[in-house]
Amino acid sequence: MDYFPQLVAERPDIALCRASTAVARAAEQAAAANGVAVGSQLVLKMLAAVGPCSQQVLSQGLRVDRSMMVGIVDELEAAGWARRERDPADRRAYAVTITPSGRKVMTKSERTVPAFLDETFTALSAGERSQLTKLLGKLLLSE
Amino acid sequence: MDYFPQLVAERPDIALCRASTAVARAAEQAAAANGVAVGSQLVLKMLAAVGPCSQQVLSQGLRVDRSMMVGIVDELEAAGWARRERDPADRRAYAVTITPSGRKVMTKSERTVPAFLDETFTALSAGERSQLTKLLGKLLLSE
DNA sequence: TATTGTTATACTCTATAACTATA
DNA sequence: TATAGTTATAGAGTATAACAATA
Repeated sequence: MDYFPQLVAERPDIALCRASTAVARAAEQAAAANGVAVGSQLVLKMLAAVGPCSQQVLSQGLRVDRSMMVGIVDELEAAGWARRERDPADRRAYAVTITPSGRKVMTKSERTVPAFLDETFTALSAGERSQLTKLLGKLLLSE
Repeated sequence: MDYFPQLVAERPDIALCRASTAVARAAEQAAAANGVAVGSQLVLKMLAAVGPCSQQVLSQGLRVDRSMMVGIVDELEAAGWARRERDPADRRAYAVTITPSGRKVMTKSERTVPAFLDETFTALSAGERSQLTKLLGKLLLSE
């Protein structure tokens, strides 16, 4: 049951991976409780924020391979949460568009995020949590 | 190329996952340059620190499933870096034991860890890095 | 020639369950 | 009955390459 202590103390890279798997599992569970997968939720969030865009733009913005974005948009379309419209300016690309029902689901599931974060990061105070967010942001933007 | 910014700012859980995959890839590359996989390196490190122990203890200490520990110890044995000896007190269990050559490889690859961490976490100052380590430690020990 | 969406393939990781030998 | 090690299988995630339609 006990961690080999030097693992966490000496290897922030390993600690990052271990924390990630635990947190990802919790996120998937929390999203599933709203009937949405995490990937779909993020696509809806991005569509609502930036408006209709191509699968290419979605996959780059969310760091998901475009071949996986196909399946996510398939699911969104099947659920009636988004539509593939044609981009008149470039007929190779779709203009993926969020529907009113998609917006509703997105808003509803977004409301559960703070509680999920509170529970998942309960070991950290509010200050520590924003510290963590800031550090991870720095790390990611340097990639 | 650009991140959807709200992803990192509002979802520390997602930021954690993204950072983890990038860092894990870097760790695997760095370890491979020493001819060792990350998993093997950690097992060697734990064996060197705590002495001979069973695969069960190793898998619990390193948070790896015992069915995956089989393959790791197989590789260590094939490379001559560890031996499966019988635990006289419990003949179900092995006493996995590091060999002198295993200790040598471990020491050599441990020496490259600081440089790898410096490079991977180059976006963070020394203070920020230890902050991150501390925060992740808190998070993991609360699991 | 390059790009968008799509499909297929392969490879890794993880989860799970069964089996053996020992306790 | 419970545990240690092992094996097999199935699922998720990722990486890659190829292809058709379009630029």
